[in-house]
Amino acid sequence: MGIRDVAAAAGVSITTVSDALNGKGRLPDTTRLHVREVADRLGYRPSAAARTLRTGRSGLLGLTTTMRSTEPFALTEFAWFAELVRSATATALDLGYALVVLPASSPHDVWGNVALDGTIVVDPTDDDPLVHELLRRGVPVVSGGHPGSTPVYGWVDNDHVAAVRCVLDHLAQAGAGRIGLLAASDGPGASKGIAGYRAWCADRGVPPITEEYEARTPGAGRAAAARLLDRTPDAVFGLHEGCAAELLAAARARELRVPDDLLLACCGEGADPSVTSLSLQPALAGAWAVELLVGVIEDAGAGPLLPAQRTVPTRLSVRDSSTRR
Amino acid sequence: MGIRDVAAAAGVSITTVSDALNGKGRLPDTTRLHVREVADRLGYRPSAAARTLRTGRSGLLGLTTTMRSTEPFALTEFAWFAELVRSATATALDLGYALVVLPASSPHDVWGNVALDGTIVVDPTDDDPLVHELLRRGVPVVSGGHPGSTPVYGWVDNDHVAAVRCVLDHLAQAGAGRIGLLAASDGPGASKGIAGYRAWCADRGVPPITEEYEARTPGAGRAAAARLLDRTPDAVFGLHEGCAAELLAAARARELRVPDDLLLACCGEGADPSVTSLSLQPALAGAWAVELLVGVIEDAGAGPLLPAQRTVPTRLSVRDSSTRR
DNA sequence: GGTATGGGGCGATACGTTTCTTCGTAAAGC
DNA sequence: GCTTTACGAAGAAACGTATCGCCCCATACC
Repeated sequence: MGIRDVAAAAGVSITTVSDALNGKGRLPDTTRLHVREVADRLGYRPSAAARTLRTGRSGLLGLTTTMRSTEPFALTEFAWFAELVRSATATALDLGYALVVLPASSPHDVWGNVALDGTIVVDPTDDDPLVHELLRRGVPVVSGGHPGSTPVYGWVDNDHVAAVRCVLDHLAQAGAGRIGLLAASDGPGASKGIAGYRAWCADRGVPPITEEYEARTPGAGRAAAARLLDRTPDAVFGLHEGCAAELLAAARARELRVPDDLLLACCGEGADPSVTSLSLQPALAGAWAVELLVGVIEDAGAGPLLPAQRTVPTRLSVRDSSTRR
Repeated sequence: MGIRDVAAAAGVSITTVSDALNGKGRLPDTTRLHVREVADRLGYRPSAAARTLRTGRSGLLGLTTTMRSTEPFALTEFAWFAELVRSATATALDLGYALVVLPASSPHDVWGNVALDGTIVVDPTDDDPLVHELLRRGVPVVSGGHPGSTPVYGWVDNDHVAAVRCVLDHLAQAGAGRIGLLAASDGPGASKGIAGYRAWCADRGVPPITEEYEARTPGAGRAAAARLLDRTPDAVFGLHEGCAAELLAAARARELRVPDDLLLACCGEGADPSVTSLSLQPALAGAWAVELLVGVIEDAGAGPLLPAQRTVPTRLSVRDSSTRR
């Protein structure tokens, strides 16, 4: 069932079969059709491994993110990551690639056993060792989230500062005077978001009210939400997915009504349809990261046709939780 | 940077390098260590493509499902599928494999360009052509959901009939007399679920009240939910993810209070924490499917050590929506 | 002294493609 | 009639690994 068998059955050489099936070389249509017909009849499928070995291209893209647990996706940002993966997968397929989700580290050396044409690294650490290893091997890397000092071929990211300002402006316009911030210090874009919040407060001359917690510590979010409400804000902004539930629970415990006594807005994909949410649009991030990466792969050598960096817009969905009646 | 360079640098043959790195052959530890040290120093990584070509094993598993749209995942069951994929990915990695999510059909021939050691097909159609093609190529296939007449190496599935009975019993015990069923006729396990419902009704001697819709048609769910409530049930069971939202909206439109006027239960992963939900436990399904598949791959030739079929248990989470006050 | 025995190591082949180069032949140009 | 051009097709060399079988050299044994 190799190309050899097809060649023999069609009465031509291996070269001719390869050319006929790949649309290369200069062959009369008669030969091309004949070879294709024979190949179809034999049910011939070229070996992906052999092709990869010969051409150096596997048609496979890697996607990884820093793992907080043994799970391949971090639970705190599950919806965000799931949507990013979904979109990246779809885009990759459109462009003729398949996507493999891999952990940054694993008991088995999965990275060594898979031939990757390129990799998307979501939220790389500063000077990410994985990225360096991939680049050393000649695998193009595009990062989701600003790569810091890690040298990559391109990246996509939200404008976290602008996004935070947008939400804060909205809350202020809805009547908030003391806006608190709840942030997971190990969440993606956390430092950017917090900095944006502080800058906004400084601009307005109001004191910042922030509480942070470690998302990986169970119960930390709940405790931080309680601490934040103890500081009597009249509006709160949850910087990370999952904050909404914690804040709502804390408000209920204090018999604070939302939005009457407390305005609420939260980052995330709006799992709760009553909570004003700022979507980071992970679908766009995933799709654009793949497009960037494929551009790099296919223009290898040539200058970058696509910009090496794209800013993913955010979208604010105003719901009941931040609308004064 | 091939194995040749390592051999030259270490002053040994290619064979010795291969044996030393793979722990095969009979070499003194001194040689083994020396070779490994040299390989590390050179930063040598064996070519996955070459290894795959030689050994016939890629360490890659495919995962596919029948696509209703151009998207790789169907939106109506997104949470279910996302969780299944997440769990399957994690399990595969634990066992030393990577997972590739592929659509059943695609503009590019992705299936031909990826070397797969095995494939999980979620909800195959009867006599699925993709499954037959894979089996013809010698790729083991395990299915998620009963494979019907399609010959596969194994499968995992819920006991849909028992699950439906469990929910209906719960609703009846909570006081329901006229229980309606809302089902997506093109959803997974739909026919099984509907059959289970009808059987349960027959057992009890009550007339079935069912409405079906096509999940792929926008607005169909909403309309079907309305039709169902027109038939004045005092409890409804939504057989598919997303039914909950439709039914809640329809109830609100009729000023029916849940659970006072209408008991509600729904399949799904419980996105709405107030709705009684029957989880199909996609995480278990994904993990078990991978375990089954890897078992088949690694015991190729030997008899199946693991059972070829596993039934995934369901879990009923009783919430407010089906609890009479 | 001859021959088992076993440790240590290497040569060569196969995996199945793609592609570079070459080759023959027939038509066309002068 | 001889050279150019174009066409159609094939030969053969990679790509980088794993592995079968073989060889060589000590040491030990009878």
